[in-house]
Amino acid sequence: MALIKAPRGTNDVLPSDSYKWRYVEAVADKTALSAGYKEVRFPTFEETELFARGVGDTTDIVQKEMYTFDDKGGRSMTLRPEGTASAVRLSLENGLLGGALPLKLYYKINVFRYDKPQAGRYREFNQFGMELYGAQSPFADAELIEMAQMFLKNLGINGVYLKINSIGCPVCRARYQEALKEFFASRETELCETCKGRLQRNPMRILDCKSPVCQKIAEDAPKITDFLCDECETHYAAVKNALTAIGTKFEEDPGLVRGLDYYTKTVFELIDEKTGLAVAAGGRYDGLIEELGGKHTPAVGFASGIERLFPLIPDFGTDPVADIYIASMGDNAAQKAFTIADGLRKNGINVETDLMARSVKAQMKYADKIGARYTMVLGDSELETGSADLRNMALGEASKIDISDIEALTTILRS
RNA sequence: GUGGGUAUAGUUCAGCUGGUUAGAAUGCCAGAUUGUGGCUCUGGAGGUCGUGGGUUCGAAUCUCACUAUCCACCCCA
Repeated sequence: MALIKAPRGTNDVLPSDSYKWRYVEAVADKTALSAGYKEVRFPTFEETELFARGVGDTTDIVQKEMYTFDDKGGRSMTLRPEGTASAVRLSLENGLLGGALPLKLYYKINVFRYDKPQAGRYREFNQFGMELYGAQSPFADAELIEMAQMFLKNLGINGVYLKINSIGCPVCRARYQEALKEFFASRETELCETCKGRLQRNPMRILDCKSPVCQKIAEDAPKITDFLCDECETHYAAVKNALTAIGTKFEEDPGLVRGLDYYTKTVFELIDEKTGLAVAAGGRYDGLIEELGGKHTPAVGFASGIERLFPLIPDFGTDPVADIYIASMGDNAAQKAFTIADGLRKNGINVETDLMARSVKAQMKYADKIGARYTMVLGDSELETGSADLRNMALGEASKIDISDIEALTTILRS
């Protein structure tokens, strides 16, 4: 029988690595909670319409990367390709925007994109995201950027720089897009095939094109920052001031556009210097909540791809090891070992015992492999005398202990 | 979606221009005067050589297709 393998672009988390995930998740919780953001959990799949409207029909994500299927009731469902649309849906459906504002949420989710897998890119990957609804203040933008940076800093990550831009509001962006169309239309024949298609649909994406030719042309293109309306201009300046005031360095990139349609005003990315990959990205999306059926509500958020963070994290801490391994010989001793283990576990001690009726030597080897701090061997003589050698594995030294005194043993193992 | 590389034990790999029972290291299990870890030694289990065709007396080795995987592009977290 051929083995069934994990689907392409997915990853298993093995016993030897799971503690790393717990570490990152704990740092995510701590970071978000430190600024009053509360965790939310929402379904892995949603009605397809939510993403079509929320993420944007013209985006690559919706056009070709979604895992969409009909359920048995004939409804079109989609495995979430991102978290923002669901977070907004959750907030609207449960009336959270009618409560205390601003509404501050965060999530740790797996997301799905039918993309060709590659280094740092998977079909199922994990995101940590934070969302802030109801605040139109530039300090809200700055706080989210600060949160994203603090998350990375709390993970011990260095070598990441911040890029920011403003893509304006619907009013000034429309004017800008007209200007862009005019500009690129004048040089249409030079553009790459993809960009010729982008020209009418979404000219701002041309700025993002990696083709050297398009990049060269884009250098002379009009800059969004020259088209911002007064409000957007003032807002952008205030965001930059807020960042500067807390000592945050940033690089302004007029070509930073982002791949989702819902962004307005501020957009930003945190880029890993080594790989050039974005490890966190986000921005303001003042129109999204209304687009999904709510009242017009300003909003800002970011998401960070966990898998991309892993190679950058210097220290994940360690997995807990057994405080003690209790070896045994024979059924009577095994029963006693099991009883002692149970007593110690009820006191919060991490204990393992023999479950394979192996030789003492084999049990000791196992205790060594799992990194047990202490070992103890129970046999007929220990059952008779009621005492056993408690062996410190690192030092190789042993001391006598009373095997019926669980509390005394607990005290030693806690130290 | 486009282009390129790779595919042999759990893992990392060797296997020359096709030749008989496919190897190493490591890991796993067991043993070394029989109740004790780390070092050493010995033994054992473990592979339809990615899948399916083709060439050949004979294919892990040559060829084609498919699949998977890695890298680059595109795009993105």
